Amino acid sequence: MNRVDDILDAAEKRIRLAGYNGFSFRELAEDVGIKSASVHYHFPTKAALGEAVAGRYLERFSAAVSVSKSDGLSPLDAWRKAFRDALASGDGMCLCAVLGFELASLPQGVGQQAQKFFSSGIESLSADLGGDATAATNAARAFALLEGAMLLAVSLNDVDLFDRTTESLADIAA
Amino acid sequence: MNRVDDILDAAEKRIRLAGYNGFSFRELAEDVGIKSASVHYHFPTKAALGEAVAGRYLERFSAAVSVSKSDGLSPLDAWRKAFRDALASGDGMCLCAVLGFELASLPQGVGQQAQKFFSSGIESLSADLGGDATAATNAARAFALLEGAMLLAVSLNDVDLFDRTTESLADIAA
DNA sequence: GTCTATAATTTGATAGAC
DNA sequence: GTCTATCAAATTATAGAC
Repeated sequence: MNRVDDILDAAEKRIRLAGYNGFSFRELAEDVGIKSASVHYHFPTKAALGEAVAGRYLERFSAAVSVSKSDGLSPLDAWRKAFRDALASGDGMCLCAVLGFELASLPQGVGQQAQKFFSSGIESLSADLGGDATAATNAARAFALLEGAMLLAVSLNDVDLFDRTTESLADIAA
Repeated sequence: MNRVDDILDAAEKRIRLAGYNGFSFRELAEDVGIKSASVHYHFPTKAALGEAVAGRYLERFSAAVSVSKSDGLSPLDAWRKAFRDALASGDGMCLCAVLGFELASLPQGVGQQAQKFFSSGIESLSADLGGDATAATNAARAFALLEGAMLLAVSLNDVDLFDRTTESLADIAA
């Protein structure tokens, strides 16, 4: 499955930098070092590829948060670290933020994965914060601040801005 | 200039819903009710059109904030209202958020407008909040929260989520 | 200003050899 | 699994008539 991972890596990078509508199978194939027909062998359609990229992103993100929590980080700091790590890779915006705003122009399955990222992420954090109505609002607020801070960092090409903006995340949603 | 405005309106809507790479001159022309060659008469290239759309968005947004402030709203509430109004139009994400994350794949001039939206917007709000280092951080945090809340609202198709998430904006950056 | 027509390129996707 | 070759459609953009 090594080649499949290479394709998913390249696709994720391109979607995060240019959107679902901003890359082609030929560009992707060049990144990996094969031909576009070979990409179609692994992923018959662009929608199937997009869904696979988003699904893997969800799982990886969720797993990273779990690891950080068992390492002793607070739930808020665990999510903050996951976003910060995604930003540090230098590959642009959060994948699901990109897919989330493109929603209206996306194949159904692709957009649903992005929605799942937000709905189940916020739900999980909300449970960790107490599970009541206040916790739900605070979890959504934390997600909004993290995504927004990542957007500013990417747009202004200033990773440090993410750190300054999310420093007091605990004050905001506690 | 009525026809030009129609084109800019349609282009702004499409970019906000699908990104700069997610629309074509033909789709745009259909929206307006003319042919794609006529769009090229007004805007010779896609980059020129994108720049014009972004430039108009900046001016309109900035003007709306100014009006709200002279109507007696606090600077934070004025910005919040401007984002909320953009969201209420139902035409998707903030235009400059879209262009901001697509930065790496955009014609130079288009991306620079998006960066100007954030840099001059944060600078303006920072001055209104006192002008010191704390004010600068709080202004960036407010922008991050507003953009992130808008992203959640668009992604989950829930405008009310924006209101709940930005309700205590003043507590966050005050 | 808007149109028809068209050029040159790119796109997602398929067929079939190896 | 990967390739060459190809398809039909779409893309940005231009030329020239009206």
